[in-house]
Amino acid sequence: MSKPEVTTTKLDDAARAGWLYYVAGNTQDEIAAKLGISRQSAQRMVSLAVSEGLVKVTLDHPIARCLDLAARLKERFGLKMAEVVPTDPGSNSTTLGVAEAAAAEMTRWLKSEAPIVLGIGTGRTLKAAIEQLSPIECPQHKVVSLTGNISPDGSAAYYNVIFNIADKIKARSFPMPLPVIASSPEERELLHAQAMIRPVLELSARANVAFLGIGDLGDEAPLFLDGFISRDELVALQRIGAVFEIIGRAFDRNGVPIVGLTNDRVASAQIPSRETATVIATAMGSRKTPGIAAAIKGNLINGLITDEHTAEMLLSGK
Amino acid sequence: MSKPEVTTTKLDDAARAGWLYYVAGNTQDEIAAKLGISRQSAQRMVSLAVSEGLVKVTLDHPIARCLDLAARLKERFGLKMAEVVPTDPGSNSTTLGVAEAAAAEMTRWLKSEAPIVLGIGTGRTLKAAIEQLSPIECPQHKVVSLTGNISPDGSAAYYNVIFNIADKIKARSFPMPLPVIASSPEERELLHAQAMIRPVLELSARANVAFLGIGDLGDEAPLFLDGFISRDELVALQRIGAVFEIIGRAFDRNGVPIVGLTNDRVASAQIPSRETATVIATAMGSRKTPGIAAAIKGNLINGLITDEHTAEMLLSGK
DNA sequence: CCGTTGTGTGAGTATTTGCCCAACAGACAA
DNA sequence: TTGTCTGTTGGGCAAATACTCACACAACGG
Repeated sequence: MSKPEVTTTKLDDAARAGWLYYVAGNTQDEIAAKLGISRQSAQRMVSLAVSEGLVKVTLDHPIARCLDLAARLKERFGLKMAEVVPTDPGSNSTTLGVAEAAAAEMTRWLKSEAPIVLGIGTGRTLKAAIEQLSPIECPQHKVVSLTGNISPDGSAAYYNVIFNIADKIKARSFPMPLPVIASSPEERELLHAQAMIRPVLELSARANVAFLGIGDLGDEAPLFLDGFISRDELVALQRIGAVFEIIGRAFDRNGVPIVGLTNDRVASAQIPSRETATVIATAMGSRKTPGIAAAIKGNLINGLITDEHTAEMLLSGK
Repeated sequence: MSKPEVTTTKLDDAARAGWLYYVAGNTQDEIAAKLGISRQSAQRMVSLAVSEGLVKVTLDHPIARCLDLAARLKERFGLKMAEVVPTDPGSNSTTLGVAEAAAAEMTRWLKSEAPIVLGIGTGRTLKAAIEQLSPIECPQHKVVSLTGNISPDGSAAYYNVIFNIADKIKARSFPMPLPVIASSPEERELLHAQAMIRPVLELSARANVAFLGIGDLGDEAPLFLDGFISRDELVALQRIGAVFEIIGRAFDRNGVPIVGLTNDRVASAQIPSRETATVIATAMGSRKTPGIAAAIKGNLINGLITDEHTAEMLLSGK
């Protein structure tokens, strides 16, 4: 009893310090005096509050340029939704900003009273987005993973985020206890036929909204880095013209699925229908730009969360 | 054309600087370098973004103590909703925290798809709350003022906030072009009978939710300070046992309306029904505590947004 | 034309903050 | 008991930030 109490008290104190700092506008010295601790401790509390994600900063000024780019993306590519966040010129992070924006967009969906089915892909961007997500209770919704969650080595795939999100939002979750890429087409069929998998696949087809990452298939392809495909397989995909993958499935520069190769063994669900669902890709960065462009061209997605620079590249026809 | 563009650009830049600072985590030096301005200018941009309210900080840790107090308030006083924010021990602000919380609660209501009627009172706390409100477009809703918006000197009452909120949320607004307190009971009847006033009064009775301030009737009563009642009138109210007012109407320590005196001339609408509407008071501070307690006792409100210290006072029976 | 006023700028400076480090307390095994 | 490990504390200091001031410049009115 004392153990959990201590932990809650600690985060409580951190929240209180954070509140005094950010909302009440106290300096750390004042907080220290008020809470009867040293300034350093106050500083630690505040920074704990920040690092624990208790403190959320949002900017609600619509930066004209970003809005404009978003509107042009929607117009030009016939997207249902588009969101553009500012680019930090110096940073080479591939999630900075889009993660926050994706979390905000998810929250908007989750706020819905009516039960929705939320499809979720995988990848670093989504992982970062989920981390930004504020816990909200929405037991009415269902979250379904669109990819397997087993790494080639048998461990849980690190960038599979279904558990994280389900935990945050207290919704029923439907993971896919499968490898991302099966060892053979036959094995994939076998796996998909399993009694515990079929309902998940069916649910994924009924998703109202899906958030997906886009992975490039360059020499540093995440799919390769994470060990889902071998270098030989990657090279073979590149040779045949694959430029990006979504939930493990490779596509060419026109957004047309690659025939054969690893695609025959990808155990992921299908991307939900763009007719009935909002399929949102969250991706930014020059490495992913060709992939995003291709995904749009192939009508694989109808929503996009990206940054200014990427948006410009996409619009310039690049 | 160039003029508005300049202004938007300025806030845009401020937002961008704020974004780089708070979201991207740059230092002001880095921002200065990236935007090609001096560090001081970068600092100015960031602080502009803050002071313009572009930057919103929220803490989403449920501070156990506050939750507990809120639950006890609801339980003890049979409230539909209660929210308790931390107290800043050193500050004597009467809005710090509750303004933000009230804005958040308003936002929750406004997010509703179904059209709602939002009644709004007056006062410093509400004014501060509206300033915290993020602009959202909700043309489906209606906002109705529960009090007149004319000062005794004929100017628009400063703490009447109906215009501010209508502007922020782009909803249809229904102000009451009336003095807060008429010069005689007869004049009040006459005013209320006007063709442009009657629909507003009817609308106010149909409010789904109302946000009200609670004004104390001590020697520094806001109603007196703002010139709506004279010192003699205030003293008379105090003599007869009035301890607080809501939208100009005075009540005693049991929440029972004062009979006669200024109450005969108060031109405000009735407080919406506690049966059909959520009537939320936003108030904190020791000066207002007796008034809050009385408002609860008299069943004038069924929702409360206050701070820790006030919540404790209320619960201690004080 | 000149003064006034308001706005924006950079320099300088005081305050505030982030972080490293040494000290220290409690847990636990030897 | 002692040593060690882990986690927490506060001092000190460099970096970062907020604020004040003087000045430049454009707009405005006399």
